[in-house]
Amino acid sequence: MGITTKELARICGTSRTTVERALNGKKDINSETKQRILAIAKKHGYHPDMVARSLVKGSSMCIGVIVFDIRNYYFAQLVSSIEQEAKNNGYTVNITMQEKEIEREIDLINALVSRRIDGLILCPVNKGPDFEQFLSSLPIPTVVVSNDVGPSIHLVGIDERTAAKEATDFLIAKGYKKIIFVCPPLNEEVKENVYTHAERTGGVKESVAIHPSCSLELITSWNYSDEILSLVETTTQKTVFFFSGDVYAMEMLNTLKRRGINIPGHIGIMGFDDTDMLKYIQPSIATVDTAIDLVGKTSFDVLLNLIERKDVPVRTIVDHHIVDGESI
Amino acid sequence: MGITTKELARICGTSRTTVERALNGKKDINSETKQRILAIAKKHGYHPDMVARSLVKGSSMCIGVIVFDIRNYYFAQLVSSIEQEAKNNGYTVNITMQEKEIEREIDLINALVSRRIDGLILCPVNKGPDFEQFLSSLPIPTVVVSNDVGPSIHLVGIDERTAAKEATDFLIAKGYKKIIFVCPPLNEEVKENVYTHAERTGGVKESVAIHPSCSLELITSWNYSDEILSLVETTTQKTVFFFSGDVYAMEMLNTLKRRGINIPGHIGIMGFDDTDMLKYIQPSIATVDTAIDLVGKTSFDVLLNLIERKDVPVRTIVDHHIVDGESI
DNA sequence: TTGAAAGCGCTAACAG
DNA sequence: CTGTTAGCGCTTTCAA
Repeated sequence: MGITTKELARICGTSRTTVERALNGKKDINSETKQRILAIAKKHGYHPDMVARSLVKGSSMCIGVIVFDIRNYYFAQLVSSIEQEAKNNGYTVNITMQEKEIEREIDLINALVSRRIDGLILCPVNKGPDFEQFLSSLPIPTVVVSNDVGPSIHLVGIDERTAAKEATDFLIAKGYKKIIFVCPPLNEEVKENVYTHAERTGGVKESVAIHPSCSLELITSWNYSDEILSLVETTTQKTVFFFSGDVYAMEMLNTLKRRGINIPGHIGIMGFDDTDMLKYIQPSIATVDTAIDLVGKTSFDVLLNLIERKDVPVRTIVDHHIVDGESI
Repeated sequence: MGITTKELARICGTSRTTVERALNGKKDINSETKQRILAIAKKHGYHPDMVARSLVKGSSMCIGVIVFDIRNYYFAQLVSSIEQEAKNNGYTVNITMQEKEIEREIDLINALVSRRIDGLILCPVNKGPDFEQFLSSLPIPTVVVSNDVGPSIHLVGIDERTAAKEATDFLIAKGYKKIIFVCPPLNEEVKENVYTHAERTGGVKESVAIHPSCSLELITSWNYSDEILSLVETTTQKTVFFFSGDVYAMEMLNTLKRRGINIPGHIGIMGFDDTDMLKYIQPSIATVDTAIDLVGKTSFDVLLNLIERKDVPVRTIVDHHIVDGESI
């Protein structure tokens, strides 16, 4: 590493304390010695050793972020906005992907805690009271994004249920009689934390329930393409496939186009999340804007408040928006 | 934080040294005391404090990664594969985005070095001998991806020039007489490190030079859409727009489709990088597979070798592939 | 087989 | 205004 305060003190012919006072802009120092020390420090390219500082301060100015995978465009955007906000506040970001491996998640969290991160932003794949208890017992605060783990853990996200309900209302208002909600993640409901998707499903159901002339079907298979294709062939009714994520919608749109099926015809398509990626797709896909950037920024802000021991409500819900598109 | 070795020693009634011997699987310890210590450590949920360990070992088992922005899908993929490989080798990743801000890049590197990262993977926006000198003078090794900064800095990437040349040959073989290479980043050539794009441009030129019946035009404006549209209207010759990046190709394809221009007709489109995102686009876009995942994985491997003071060639070039598509 | 002591680079009392 | 001292939690000689 570079030069240390000890060395600097030797060169300046002062004590380390004085050097520290100069470097950290403390009071109680002669401005001449201060200038002299700063000049010498600069000349020798002094940089404080953050590791040593962390050790004594107990704070590292670094947060941990754990998400599924940043190849998933949703998380790329999320992490990007978290990192920007963190950087603006002098924090760095240690990012880890758990790839939905339930067993590894806890190890990864422990590893990050060992590294003395000051806080954790997490999109959890685990769930349940044991996991909630585990997170609560950590020596640092945690903020979860989207996937709730319980009332004691701070959450940042949108009102998924209402968003899905409004989106479905919107589709019904457009004249769709048959709603097919496609939500493959729900398939993992037993073992994984799929709170977000369960909420979305709930919202869709709520909407359909108050529209007796409409019917709902749920597809939770990862092999949704085949199911959808056979439905498309047999249906003449005005039907919309509402996907619990933009990528599923994009993939399906692709498949349908290849089969020569025109969108929108009697078949409509809607996505969820409003990832940046959608702008490259034609026809433009209707979706729900889940305010990814704002959620990212806000989750850091909430975490920072927790780190600084300020009071923050345990739920922070930001606004969503229905985004119309050519696909419906 | 959790329990320390000091506490553990007190509880076990031994010295810290003995505790450490048990925990770190050292020789010279009675296997009974070892078992006893391990049991107690487990019971109290002991985790080593990596910060303290870093301070004394001088190594943090953490690397730094600096890229433009992971919203850029190329970097999302790259960082994802770096992180996976790092994790597999017991390293964590501190990721920072410099958003092409030339002035901040050096500060961000210094900040990471202060945090005692063991090595750095960088997609640099700076260039030139001063920057090369700066990187060389760091106390840790650096690997740059794609954008070369000079012969003393390790580089991992593909042979951009040859790849571009082969791609152009490929286009010419398909019957295109007029090649328009669209490379907006080149616009920043004076201030930014655009090595990758300059090489690609060079490769295209080389190819056209040996095909006298073909002509080349270069577009380096960020406002390439308008230029292309007017070219499309006036051209009757078989023309291909070859983009120095998939996103530009995707964007243009979108614009052309909206204008009702059929691709491929007398107009063809080709991209560069083969990002995962392309699979959602129709017609499928021809591109150059720049082996993003392999480059990511390899750049970590090279860095790890450097960290471990092993010999590594200063250039590591992995294979590229031309990817055919419906867009040409 | 075990323990005592020093030190990584920095900060934070407390004296002078 | 400046210096001395102790300590963060861990590793690493060197003795016992």
